[in-house]
Amino acid sequence: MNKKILVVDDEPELLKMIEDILFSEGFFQVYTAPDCKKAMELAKTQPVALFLLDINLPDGNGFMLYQEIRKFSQAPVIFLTARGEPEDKIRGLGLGADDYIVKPFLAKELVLRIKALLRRTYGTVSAEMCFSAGESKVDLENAAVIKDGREIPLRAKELILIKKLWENRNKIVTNDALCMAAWGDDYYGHENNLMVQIRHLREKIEEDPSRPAHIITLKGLGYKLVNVNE
Amino acid sequence: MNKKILVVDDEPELLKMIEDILFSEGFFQVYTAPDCKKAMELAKTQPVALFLLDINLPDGNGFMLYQEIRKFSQAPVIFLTARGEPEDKIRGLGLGADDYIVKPFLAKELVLRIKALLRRTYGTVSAEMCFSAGESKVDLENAAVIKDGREIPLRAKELILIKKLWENRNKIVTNDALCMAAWGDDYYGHENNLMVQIRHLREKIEEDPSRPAHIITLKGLGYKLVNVNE
DNA sequence: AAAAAATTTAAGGTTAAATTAAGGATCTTT
DNA sequence: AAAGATCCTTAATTTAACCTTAAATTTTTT
Repeated sequence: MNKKILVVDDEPELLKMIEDILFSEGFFQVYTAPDCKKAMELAKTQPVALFLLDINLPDGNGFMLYQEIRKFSQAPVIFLTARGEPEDKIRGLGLGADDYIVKPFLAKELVLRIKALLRRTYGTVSAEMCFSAGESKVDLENAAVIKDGREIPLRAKELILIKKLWENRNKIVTNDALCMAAWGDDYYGHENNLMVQIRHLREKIEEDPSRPAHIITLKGLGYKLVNVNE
Repeated sequence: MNKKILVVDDEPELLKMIEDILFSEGFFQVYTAPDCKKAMELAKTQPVALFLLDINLPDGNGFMLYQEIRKFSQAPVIFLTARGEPEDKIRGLGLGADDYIVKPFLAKELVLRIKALLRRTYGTVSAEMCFSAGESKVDLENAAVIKDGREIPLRAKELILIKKLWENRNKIVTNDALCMAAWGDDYYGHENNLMVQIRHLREKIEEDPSRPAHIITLKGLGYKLVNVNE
């Protein structure tokens, strides 16, 4: 799972309920907001994968909020609405929203719709192919790092290594394990090669490649990818 | 447009109505079937981009049909249902269906839902059969590039390849994926052929074909279409 | 302070991709 | 059915990106 979901609704009980439902389904990163203002703050600072927006909000409406969000995010949006009239539905969908759910709804319906949308949008509900490392964003699917707004391509070996590190983030990965991932089980070349590749990765990802904050060395043990977030 | 849609419903008037709605929206390839048997025949012989399935059919039900379809197609499915009970909706969505529409529905709602799903699934709907790449404009529908006011025709293979790249713009497309798109799953010709075709495309699209700004190479990974806009 | 481990840089080798041109297909026209 | 044009594929060569190696340097550990 591991996809951040932002829920905006002014009913605290409903908010809590949705949070519980999603948590029990493995969506551990659920953010909630009671109004547009709070929602925008969160949306701008967090990489949200999906939005659940109530249409009636104390300081505006979901449609307005939707248009604000679209200015910086392409993530799918589901509207929550107490009204069930076709006109409303279309108004939401016409804007480009991806779905809507009429209150009251069944827990299962909510979960299934969210999963369906995440699957459609990101190809999968689980495996995360993007992460941020401080200022940089790493896109494993597209073999690219975005740093200072610039897109720097990753090369084949670099991609294999950073993938391995990401899969084992916050854990030590031995030099052997990294070499095996990149060069196969029967690699006995100079281990120094690995260090050169690590250097290249650091140059692309780290602020200061010589003082790495993400790909850290554990002398005699291996490397570890830290301070990274989905 | 150019996306084939298969509609399965046993009410001939509804079938006709949907066909008309979609045709007027530019979906020129709409197939209709009154029952499961006919639907399967069509589904197996035609490359369908989206399915609209009624739940009640004379020789079975939409859910059954859905499971049959899923055996060979990943295209999105929208259920049409006269019943509005949550259980039914979930049953449909639980299977993996992407949406459902409760009859009676508004023409506009149908169209918007179809477009939303096509956009999600294929990254693009109809209108995006044209795009610009710097100075050049590529018209996929008419298989032509407009460069310096001149219209340069695209050839068959070139068209397939640029389409594939456009559908996956800003993403890596492996050489394998490109070869498969152009020459089928069982192509064992010289892979160099692909590069020749890429060269031709670059000559037609790029300012300086030897320093491509749009069709870029990711050595060992594939090609990527970048800096393009609808 | 010496030894060990990791870093760093740049040059050389390797391999994937680019390039060019010619020979086959295929489609059109007569 | 033959000629001509267009398009596609193959092949041989060149280019350039990438990977590896090595040697000098720095950092960490003993």
